[in-house]
Amino acid sequence: MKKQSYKVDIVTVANAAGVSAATVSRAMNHPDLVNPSTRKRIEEAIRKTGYIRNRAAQTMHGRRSSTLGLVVPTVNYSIFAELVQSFNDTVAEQGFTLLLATHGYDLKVEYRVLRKLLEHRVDGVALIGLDHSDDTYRLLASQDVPVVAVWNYSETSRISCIGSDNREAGRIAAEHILSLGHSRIGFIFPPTDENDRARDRLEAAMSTVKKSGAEIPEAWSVQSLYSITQAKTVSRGLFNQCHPITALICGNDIIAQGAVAAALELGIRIPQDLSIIGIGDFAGSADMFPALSTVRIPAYEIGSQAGLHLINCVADFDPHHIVRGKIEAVLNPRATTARQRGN
Amino acid sequence: MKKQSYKVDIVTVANAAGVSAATVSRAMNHPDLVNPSTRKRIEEAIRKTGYIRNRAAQTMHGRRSSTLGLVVPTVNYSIFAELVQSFNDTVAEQGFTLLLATHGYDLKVEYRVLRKLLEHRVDGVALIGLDHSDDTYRLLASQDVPVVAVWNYSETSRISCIGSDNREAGRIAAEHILSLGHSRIGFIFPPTDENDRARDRLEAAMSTVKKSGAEIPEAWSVQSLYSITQAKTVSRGLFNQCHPITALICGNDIIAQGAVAAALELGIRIPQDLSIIGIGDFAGSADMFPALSTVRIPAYEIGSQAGLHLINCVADFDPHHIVRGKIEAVLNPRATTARQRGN
DNA sequence: AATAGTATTGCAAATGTTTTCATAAAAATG
DNA sequence: CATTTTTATGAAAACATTTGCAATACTATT
Repeated sequence: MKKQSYKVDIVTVANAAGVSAATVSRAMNHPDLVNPSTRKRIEEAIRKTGYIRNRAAQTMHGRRSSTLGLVVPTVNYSIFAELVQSFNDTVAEQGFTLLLATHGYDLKVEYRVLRKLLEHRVDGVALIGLDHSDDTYRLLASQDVPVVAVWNYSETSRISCIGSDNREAGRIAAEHILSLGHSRIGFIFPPTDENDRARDRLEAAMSTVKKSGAEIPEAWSVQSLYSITQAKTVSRGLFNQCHPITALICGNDIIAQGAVAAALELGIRIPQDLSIIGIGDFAGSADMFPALSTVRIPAYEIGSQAGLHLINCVADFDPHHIVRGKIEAVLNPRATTARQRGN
Repeated sequence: MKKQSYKVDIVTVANAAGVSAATVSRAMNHPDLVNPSTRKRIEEAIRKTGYIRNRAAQTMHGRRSSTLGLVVPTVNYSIFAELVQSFNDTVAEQGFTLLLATHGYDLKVEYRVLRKLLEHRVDGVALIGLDHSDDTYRLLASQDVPVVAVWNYSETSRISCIGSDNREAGRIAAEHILSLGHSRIGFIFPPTDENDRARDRLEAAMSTVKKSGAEIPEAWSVQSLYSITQAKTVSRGLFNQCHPITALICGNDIIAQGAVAAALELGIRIPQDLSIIGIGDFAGSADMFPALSTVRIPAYEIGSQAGLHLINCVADFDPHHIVRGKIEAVLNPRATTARQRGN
């Protein structure tokens, strides 16, 4: 009674409803243009035949694809989880479907996956940060597709951006640590060569510390990928030095969580013996024990605004409209930082 | 020299290369069928014109869309992070792009987003678990699209499935706790009405405990969504009862992490005063402090196999081929569980 | 009752590919 | 060298939809 084994397309529906294909199409896309009674009949026919509209055909005709692309470095851990979720929630509500791609922090790969998304004729695309290959920038410029860089804010960006000023985030973290009286400060950050967020944070944090007069020996600044396991390994090395640090600034919360775990395993008390601060405020950071002090980057807000921006561009047929939204990073001092003792 | 402002399609390329559109198409899809020298010329023309193939047209013609759909309850936290990542990695390598949708644990929404994915003519689709609405099952049955249920294993599933037996997972968790001598055992699980994974785990865990002769008062079994914050709140209530439990089995690692944090905040020592075990072994569980005891559900393996299954179905034109892959859940005893003291 | 305006529908062209079939050129075979 | 086979290419149909235009039917106005 309901299965129509072979392909059921818009004309199958049209026949079932006793109208032309054009009318069926209109009933779906411009319901106000078709007589309510025929519309009823068509809806009935759609149900009966089990018709599912073909977005590909629609896209091909020149209409929207109703998809948006999102390119992130990774979905491991919860680093971008909140962002992906909020971006998706926002655009799904407006009828868009998400095409997700990851590049593992490799900008060559980013270019390739971006191309893929464009092949699928996404109506817009969001990337993380403002560090992209020349090829990527060229491709975007040639394409008439709305773009938004998410996560980082820069008032001079070549493309739209919605995010926090990561320089500020780094500075805020450093100032918090300095305000607690620390001067022996370590740094664990990911590689900064293709990652503007990390680079901005690290530079700002270091220059803030240096401005205070504190020194930063080579050995106190080490690299770790965004991986708890690696962060722990690296942390152990840092903690076992003969001239111990009293505070540690981490490139993001995942690294900070690893550092906290490594410290506790070694019997180092947090925050009495060592203060640790992260950047990001990922889901879970507030609720771990001890609760992680961090600089909050409001991911939910960012993802949502980025989605809205793209949707607006699509609605206004204005793909090159540039907006730069700054979402303030704010200090969230919690239980992993404390005033420097004794000193 | 390189920008071609108006639409550049396959015939633009063809003209630029001095061949027909058909040849350009062949050069991309069956390179071996076209003379190497013309192929060179075509590739050159593609570069020059900045051509980007139109997958929509391709899809419409009846060829693959080269997309796969993935429907998950949520991407918050790291619950499905590893799964999404591995699924994506696996299928991306074969040239597929991911269409991601979430439903927030609401099976009505799941049906709607699944429909959306089908409108986009995904070549295959993966869902989480085997609990789906009748509408969803009907839709899938009528559709000639390969499907795979991920995460849960059942030898009697109506659709393909790749995952662990969640009943076993629950049993393993309970047996571990029992083997350590506990008999006052609490449970924190999410709502089980539309979530077979949680239901299977809880039923098996409880029945295993009961079989051992231990009692489970109403008050020792409480509900919490998959949210660290809520898990903490619920945990506090559980810990403050007059007849305290000595062990706690949690529906997944996120809940367990919340429980651990709540306990530590209250000064309850883990594992001396209280053993806690999760299920899942999410990224980070092994590296937190204390390291979380848990039953590992090998997410990476599952995501990867699910992706491969769909790809095989597509390649073999065999959308209804059913496979049922069981990935063993294994106990990972770590630092949050210990032998019951004193008793 | 005639006319003008509006609401509703259908026809057909257009969208950008892929693929079948046919053809022409080149290579292999005797 | 004549014939067969192979290789390389093009012409055109097909895919499922949307939409401009035209036609028809209905409503309102005088």
